[in-house]
Amino acid sequence: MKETVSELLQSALAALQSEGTLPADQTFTPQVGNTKDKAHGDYACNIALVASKAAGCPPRQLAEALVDRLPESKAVAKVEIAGPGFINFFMSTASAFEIVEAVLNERDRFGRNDSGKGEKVQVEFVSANPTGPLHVGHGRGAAIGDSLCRLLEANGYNVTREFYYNDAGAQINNLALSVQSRAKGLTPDDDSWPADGYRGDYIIDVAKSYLAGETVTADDREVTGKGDPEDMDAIREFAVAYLRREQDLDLKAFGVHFDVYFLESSLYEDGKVEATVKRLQENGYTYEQDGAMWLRTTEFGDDKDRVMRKKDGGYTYFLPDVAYHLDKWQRGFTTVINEQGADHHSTVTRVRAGLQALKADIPQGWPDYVLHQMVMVTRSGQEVKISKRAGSYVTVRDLIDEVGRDATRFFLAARRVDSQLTFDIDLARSQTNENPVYYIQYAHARICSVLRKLADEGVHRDRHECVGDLSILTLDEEKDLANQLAKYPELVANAAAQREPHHVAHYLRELAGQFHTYYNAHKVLIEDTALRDARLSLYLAVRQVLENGLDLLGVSAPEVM
RNA sequence: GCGCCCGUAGCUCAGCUGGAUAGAGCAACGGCCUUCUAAGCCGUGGGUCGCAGGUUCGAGUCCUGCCGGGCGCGCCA
Repeated sequence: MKETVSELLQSALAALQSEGTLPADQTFTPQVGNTKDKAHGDYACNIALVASKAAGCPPRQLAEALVDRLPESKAVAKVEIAGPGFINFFMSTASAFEIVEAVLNERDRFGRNDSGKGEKVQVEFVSANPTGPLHVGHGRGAAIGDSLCRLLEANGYNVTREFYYNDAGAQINNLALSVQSRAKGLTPDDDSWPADGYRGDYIIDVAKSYLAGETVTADDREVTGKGDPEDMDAIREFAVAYLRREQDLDLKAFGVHFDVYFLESSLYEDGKVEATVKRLQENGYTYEQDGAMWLRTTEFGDDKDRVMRKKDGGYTYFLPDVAYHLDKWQRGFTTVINEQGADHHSTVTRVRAGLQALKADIPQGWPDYVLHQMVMVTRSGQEVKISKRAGSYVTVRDLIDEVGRDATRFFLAARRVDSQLTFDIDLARSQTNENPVYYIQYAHARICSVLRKLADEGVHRDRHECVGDLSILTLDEEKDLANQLAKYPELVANAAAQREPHHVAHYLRELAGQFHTYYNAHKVLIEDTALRDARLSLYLAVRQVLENGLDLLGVSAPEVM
């Protein structure tokens, strides 16, 4: 629809160019926008304002010339010039409802497009180390990251979901020590409890399971507890597998799955860290100082140089990070999106700088980052502190258990990533209309309910069947709904391109709102079967788009509520 | 001190790449269930878009400075 308007304008622009009113050596691309005010029609174009300087005449005059040369189209009912020179398009009612048939034909593919052309895209998200259950911050990352993946898939990209973690090193050692201490019956209050030990109760469960010789199976590993509290290696292996399994269960309950689990340790085993060091040295960006090896990241926009190899000979986390991203590049991902908490934002320039220093023909701004701001959790008006070590943080599992998967996912994905998020547990768990996700799901359930009612009356209506003459729909509410449906494909394209999944939530809120208004104002199961059938077609199209949109958020579309 | 993010109605937030009179929800107030699900609908009130400049036909949106909040600024990850 919008394309139709755009084409008409382009044709008018070309006409003016050949007439000499507009310079022929410039290209004018009309921006066709949605209107906020219905008095301004369905679509508006500001090209006359933009091009008035080039035309050398006032915007309104240029607008008139353009409108004069617009080709005839039955899709357009009326064109007006308004304000400083906007061209407003009023679409014909009949054409507005063409979208209904398109939705019902395309079904769950409606809104999807092929612009990604199967290009490989990798999204790395969550990437929690296996030292404890996932917390709310990880939850926000999971909700955003997974929705982003769904959006990219809807745009024709071939998406790989990847989870990166560290199963060796200081933190994991600390974890093993904590489990060992629990296995020996110590508690965090004992004097001999490890200084930075993980104090959470979940460590007790790990220790018990280890001592009992249980076998734990995670998505990417399986380990049997040896039962020996002195065998640190065995404890370490077991604890990692145990907590990975816990995280897997959390993610499964959240409706998120990963294609690849990537181990930091594998970068060492495969010699990729060493190879990276060597390459950086050969390129001349390294130097020794104070017994450490540094990388001259300031050459690539960093505010200070970074240590690669510590005095004690070990590498900093920065180096495997660079090696890891080189590996991503070599795996053929021309687009990589890293979804992380904003508390890690300092790594962005650092990693990009490291990659540039490799001289591997990696584009400067690669990879992309989506950084989400912090999540604060409140309960009874009090902030619940998020502290991994203290073990008193709110976990993803807590939220799912208390407020449900759908509400949790929706809340965590519905806001812009770069604003802080307060997750009010009391509010989110209250089963009232304060939960926007219910509002949207309710619209879907209502439509399903109407269909059931219809079936009770003995009328069978396939949910993909476009029946009836839609041109008999004349109500404003009906046209509004159709227009909203028509916006869905561009929502899918924009939300993905801008990496902003929250738009989906707001779109659905609006669509559901328009449907509820319509539903309350006008009955669909009426005597007049022609009108009934036409309205049902519109209902079914709304249902389909609600379902498609909710799926982008990983939220279910219940048929009964 | 430096860097990044945020500041929009009492509260929680939208505002699509600079467009027309800044929008929703919640809360407040007033209406709507012998009618397809009231987890719904309709109506009313509510604003110096943090402040001050600048850019231009036009700024909540872009630039600069300030104020306020968050996060970073490790040879931790």
